[in-house]
Formats: sequence, structure tokens, C-alpha cells
Amino acid sequence: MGITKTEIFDHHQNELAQFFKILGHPARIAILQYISKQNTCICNDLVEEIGLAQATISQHLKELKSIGLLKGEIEGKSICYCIDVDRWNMLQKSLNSFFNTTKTNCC
Amino acid sequence: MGITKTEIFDHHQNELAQFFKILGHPARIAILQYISKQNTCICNDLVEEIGLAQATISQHLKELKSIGLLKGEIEGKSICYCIDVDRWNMLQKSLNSFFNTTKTNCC
DNA sequence: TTATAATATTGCAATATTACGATAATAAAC
DNA sequence: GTTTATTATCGTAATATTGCAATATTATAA
Repeated sequence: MGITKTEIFDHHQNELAQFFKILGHPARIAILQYISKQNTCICNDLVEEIGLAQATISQHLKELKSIGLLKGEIEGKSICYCIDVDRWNMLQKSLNSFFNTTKTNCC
Repeated sequence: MGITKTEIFDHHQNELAQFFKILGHPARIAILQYISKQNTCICNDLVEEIGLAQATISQHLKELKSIGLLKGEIEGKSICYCIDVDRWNMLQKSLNSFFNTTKTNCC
């Protein structure tokens, strides 16, 4: 029927899939890469840098925030969005754990 | 307008996003985990194990194959789908590279 | 060749995602 | 207060994804 049946999977599977899903868009990859290159980051820069409308960028930032990858701090009249390194490392560890425990094969 | 603007991103960003995207569904996570537990894998087992219709499982398998994570070998009248460990390790390396080069922050 | 069993494909309906223009909210500068 | 600049939200249109029933394909068994 078109809706993901999250109820038949466990919490870990759903959470892991959610992490992957949010990283699964080139704009969000590009945003993370750009932020990591800067000392400060203003959404307006991203609009020029990435080439999507301001509203679209704002939505992508919201999604990255939803899994805790970005934290925003008020800085003057704009917002400084930064990567939450603790969360970033946690996520990396979590994905590696999945990769390391899921690679037995048979043929 | 609803379509991802892949043309404004580079090949690496699009490819990385595609990997993440395909891993971004709990059924595909569950399928990979189940396959890695078995010595052999038959799609029919997955239908019972995962709890989705046979057609749906088949589609998820197809997507996992599309990024090379699974390789299927004919085994009697069924198919033995296995994780391609070389590809799996390559993907893990690629994701770690992204994580390691994208975590500078400012605040 | 004709069953039988397993997987793939097709077609369709429902929901989700992506994107953007318009507008609202927020905060500094005047 | 008003203006100006920046980011967030709303509403909407277009495309993508998810899921399943029905059907097709493939390969063994009889």
C-alpha cells in the first residue's frame, strides 16, 4: 500500500534504516561536506553553494537535525549550523557495527 | 518539483547518497542481517522471516543487487542470495572515508 | 511433455519525498 | 517603533517509493 511497515521490524533496524535514509540524498551529503569545510556556516551560503532554493535547503537542514547530526547556534542574525561531532562519531560507530556483524556469506 | 536534482551534485555525492538510500529501509536491513546469519538463503524463507509478500521481498532483493551488495547463484530450483563480501567491505570503506573527512565543526 | 515449486516482473493504489514560491517569524540596525 | 536580512514554515505540484495481487518466467521432478 506504499507505507513502510515499520511495525514488523525491531527498533534497531528502524533506527539504522532512518540514519541511512537521511544520509541518502546528495544534497544532504553536499551540505555536510560544505559545513565541515567552513569555520562558520550560514544557510544563505548554502543556497548559493548547493544551488537549491532557500526553502529546500532549510528542509534538508531540518532533516539532518532530526537525527542529531547538526546543532544550530544563534550567531548574530543568522544561524551557525555545525556538525555535532559526538553524534557523528556515534553514528559512524553504529554503522560500522552493522557492517561488521553483517558480512558472513555462503557462496 | 519533486525530483532529486542529481545534476547539480558530483558523481561521488550521488553515488554515496545512493548507497545510503538503498540501505535506508528496515526491510533491506533485515534482509541483510538474515542472510548473514544463514549458510544458504532462499527468497521463500525471507517471505516467512520478514513478513512481507513475495513480490515485495523480490523487489528489495533487486535493489540490494543494484548496488552490488548481493550476488545470486542458482541452487536447485531456488536462488542462493549471498552478500558480496568484497563489495561489502568496499562500501564500508567508502562510508568511513566520508565520515572521517566530514567531521570538522565550529561551535 | 506436463506438473510443480520458486523467484521475477507487471500493473496499480497509497503514501512519502523533493522542490519551490509565498509568507511568517526572528533578530539586528536604524 | 520601522526597516532589513536571514531562516522557518505553509501550501502545493511533481516524482519516487512501498507494497501487493496477478501473472510470467525459470528450472526441477514426474
